[in-house]
Amino acid sequence: MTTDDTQALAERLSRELRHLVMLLRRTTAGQPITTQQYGVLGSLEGGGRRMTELAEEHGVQLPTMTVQINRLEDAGLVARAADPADARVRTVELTEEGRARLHAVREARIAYLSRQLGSLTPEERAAIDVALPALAKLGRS
Amino acid sequence: MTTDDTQALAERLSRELRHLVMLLRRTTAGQPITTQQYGVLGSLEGGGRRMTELAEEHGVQLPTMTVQINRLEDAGLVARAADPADARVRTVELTEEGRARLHAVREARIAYLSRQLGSLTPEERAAIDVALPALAKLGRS
DNA sequence: GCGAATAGTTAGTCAGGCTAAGTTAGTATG
DNA sequence: CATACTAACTTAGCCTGACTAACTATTCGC
Repeated sequence: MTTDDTQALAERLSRELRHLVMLLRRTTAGQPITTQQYGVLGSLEGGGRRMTELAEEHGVQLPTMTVQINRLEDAGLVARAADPADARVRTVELTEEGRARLHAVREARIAYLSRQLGSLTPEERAAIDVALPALAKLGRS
Repeated sequence: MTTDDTQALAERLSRELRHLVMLLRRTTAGQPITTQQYGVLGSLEGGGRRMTELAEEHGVQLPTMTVQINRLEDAGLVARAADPADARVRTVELTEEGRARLHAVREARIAYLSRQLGSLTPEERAAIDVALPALAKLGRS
């Protein structure tokens, strides 16, 4: 693939990114939590995390994450706790309700995307299957 | 591809969508206009459009587009005009400055994505190349 | 010509992002 | 050990971008 080809691919990808954002918005439309909240709950699935970690993982500043966690805490989906080793640190973990909500939303999202994928040809699904790891690498460098 | 495969693909796609949104955010970070403004300017490149068209094309309600266009107009990047055939309709078109801004931002975005794509292997770029049309179909049905 | 429909705008609310500044706790140094 | 610095969060204030409800102005149908 030549430099020109890469440039042309970048142009097409640039045009498609907005479309994918709209797809994501529809994926979450009408659900009880927002896309961002869903993402944060997902980060907590493996156990408690500290605020700084969450902010970094989601590419936002710490104050932004504070507000997010405040809302999730108000909604009863997460709980803050203290770190016994360092009193400055606050850890965040899923409540039972948060875990249930996460799973419900995940199933709804996957069902929606499955329906969308189902309207493609098998070849198109295979193409997405092959491309996903490459897309995952983009922007991580 | 079986139903189970489609389900598994939907799960992976679901996980990647958030990542792609973060990629898009980085693509526009530090640029003189926001992602949404860039998208609207892009819609105007082929000539004037009416408010309703713009709102539909971008998947937002009319009041949202009104605010967007207000800001772009304040910034001197677009101009509103009347439709001679129907006095209710307002058309929006690019100013010279808007067109220049659009092209500058487009180049910067493409340059950023080209760099990102450049760090992939040729096979990975080819995979994305093949998958883009399929991704474009998703959510349009 | 009058009622209904259409095109936009205005007003009010909320989520989600930022920076700057404040608070509290740990760390390092003389 | 006191003082200064750094680190981890939170608070406050601002902006964009989304929504619905309500308003204005125009067109269309009969």
